[in-house]
Amino acid sequence: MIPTSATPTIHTPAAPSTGGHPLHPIVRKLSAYLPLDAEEQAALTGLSAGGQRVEGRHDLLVEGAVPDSAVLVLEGIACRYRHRPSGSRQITGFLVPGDLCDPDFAHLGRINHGVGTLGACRVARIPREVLADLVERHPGLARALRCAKLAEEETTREWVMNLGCRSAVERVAHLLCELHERLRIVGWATKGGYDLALTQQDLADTTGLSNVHVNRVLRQLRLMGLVEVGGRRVDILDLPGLQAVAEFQADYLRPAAG
Amino acid sequence: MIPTSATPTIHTPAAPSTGGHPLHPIVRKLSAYLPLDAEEQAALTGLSAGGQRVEGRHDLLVEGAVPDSAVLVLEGIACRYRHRPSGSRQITGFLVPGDLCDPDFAHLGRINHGVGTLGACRVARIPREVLADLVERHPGLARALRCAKLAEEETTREWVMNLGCRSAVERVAHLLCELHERLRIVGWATKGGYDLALTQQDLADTTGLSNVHVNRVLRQLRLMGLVEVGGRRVDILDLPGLQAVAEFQADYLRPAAG
DNA sequence: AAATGATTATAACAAATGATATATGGTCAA
DNA sequence: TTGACCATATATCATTTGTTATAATCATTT
Repeated sequence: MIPTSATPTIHTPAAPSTGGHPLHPIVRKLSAYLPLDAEEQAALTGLSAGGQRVEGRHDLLVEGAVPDSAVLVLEGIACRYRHRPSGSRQITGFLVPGDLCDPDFAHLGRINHGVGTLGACRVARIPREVLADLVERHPGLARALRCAKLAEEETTREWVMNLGCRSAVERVAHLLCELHERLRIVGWATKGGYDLALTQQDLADTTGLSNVHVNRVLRQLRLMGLVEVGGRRVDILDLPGLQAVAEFQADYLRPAAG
Repeated sequence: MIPTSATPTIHTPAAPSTGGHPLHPIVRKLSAYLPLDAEEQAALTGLSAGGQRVEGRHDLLVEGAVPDSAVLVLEGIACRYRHRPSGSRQITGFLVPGDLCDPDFAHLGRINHGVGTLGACRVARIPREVLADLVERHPGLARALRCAKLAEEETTREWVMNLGCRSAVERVAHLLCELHERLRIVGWATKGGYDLALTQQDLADTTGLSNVHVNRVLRQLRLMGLVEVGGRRVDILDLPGLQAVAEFQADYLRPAAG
C-alpha cells in the first residue's frame, strides 16, 4: 500500500508504481531473480497484509533473542547491527523494502545481532509456520528466496571488501551506490536520487569511519559534483562519476539464476 | 587420510584423530551442529574420497567462472578473495578443513570472487549432481549443511564487525582466535596453537592493514605475551588474554540448532 | 657455494583518519 | 517565541596507519 498523507513521518516522493498499480516490494525484488506467476505473487502479497508502522530507532529483533517470526520490511530502512562492549556500534547490513529477515531462523538459535529501524518503517511480522508453509507450497518462491539470500551474502562480502580495502571517500560512495541500486529495484529510488533516513552517525557506523570524517567525505563528494547528501535525501548529480569513484559493480546484488 | 612423509609440503604435527581413528574434517564439523548417524557419516566420507593435492597459491575457482562442482577442503587453508582494479587484494573468507565451497552454486550464476589455496591443500571436487543427490537422500545432512552455511554468514558479519570497528591489534588478535577455534573444531589445532601457512601479506589482505603494520602488530602481540606468529606457526601463549584483547566470542561459529 | 627470490624486520617519514571542541541550523514542544 | 535537543558543519590537534626504503633471514635453484 502506498503511504498517504495519513502517514506524515515517512517521506514518500518516490512511492513506487508499475504501470499505474503498485507492486509490493518483495514481489518486485524476487521477480528480479526469477519470474513469478500470479499465484506466487498473490502469496507474497498476502505476506505484506499485516504491515505495522514502527518509528525510527526502534528494535525489531533484539540481540540474543530467539525470534519466532521473520520480519519483512515494506517501507523505510532498517539495519542489522551489533555493539561493542565499549559502546561503539557497527551496522552489518541494511534492510530495505522487500527485504526479509530472516528466512532461515528455523535453523538458527539465538541471533547474535540486533535488527532495528533507522528511519520510520512499515514492517510485517511473519510467523515461522506461515513462512514454512509458503515455501513448501511454492517451490518457485523458495528458489527466489534462496537467490535473495545469496545476494545478501554477496552483499556482506562486498562490505568486507569495502571496509577492508577502500578509502573513506570510496567507501561512502560505494554505500550510496548500493543503496541507490537496492532502492531502485523496489521502486524507491529514481536516477536522480532517493530519500534516506540515515544520519551521518549511521553512515559512520556503517563505513567504519567517525561521524566527523563522514561529514568531511560528504563535503568532498559534493565539491566533486557527484552527490549531495542532506535533509534525509540523497541527490545524485553524476551517477557514472559516483559509481566510478566507488568502483561499483551492481552485479553482486543480482546473482543470475542457475 | 592423515598426511604422511609422502606429502612433505604440508606440515602435519597436529594431524587430527579421535580415539585413535581419524575422522574426516567435514564429519567433525557437521557433527558439531547436529548428531550424524553412521550412514550420514559414511556418505560424507565418500565425498572426501577423491581428494587431490593442490600447491599453495593456486586457484580453485576463478572469478567470473560458472563452477560445475563444489570444493571441499580436506587439509590446508584456502580463501575467497577479490582484487581491486588497483591490484590490491581483499580476502573475504577462509576455508579450513571441513569447509565446503559452495553448497549453493546450483542457484548461483558466475561467482564474483575467486577461491584459491594459501598453503598447500588437499581438496575434493564434488560435482553438483553428487551433492544434490547427497542432500536429497540425507535430510539430516542437508540440515547440517544449512547450519554450516549460517555459521559462515555469521562469520562474514563478524568480519564486517572486525574491519569496521576494531583497531589493528584487535583485528589481528580476533582473526588468530577465529582460526584457532575453527581449526580446533576439526582437529587441526591444540590449545597451544596451530600451523598456519599464511604470510604477513595474507594477514594484511585479510585485516585491511598494510603488511608493515601487520608486522608491527605481531611484534606487539608477542611483547604482550599473548601469541607468537612466525615460521608458518601460531603459538598461543595466553589464550584467555588473546581472546580478551580480541573480544572474541566463539558462539558465532556455532549457531545452536533450532 | 653462490645466486635468486620471497618473506620478515625495522626505521623514518607521510598521509589518512580520529578525537575534541565549538558553532550553526533545524525541529519540536511548551 | 523560547528553549531544548539533535544533527550538521568546521577547525585544531592527536593518533593510527600507510608508504618507502633498506637489511636481514630463509628457502630454493643453479
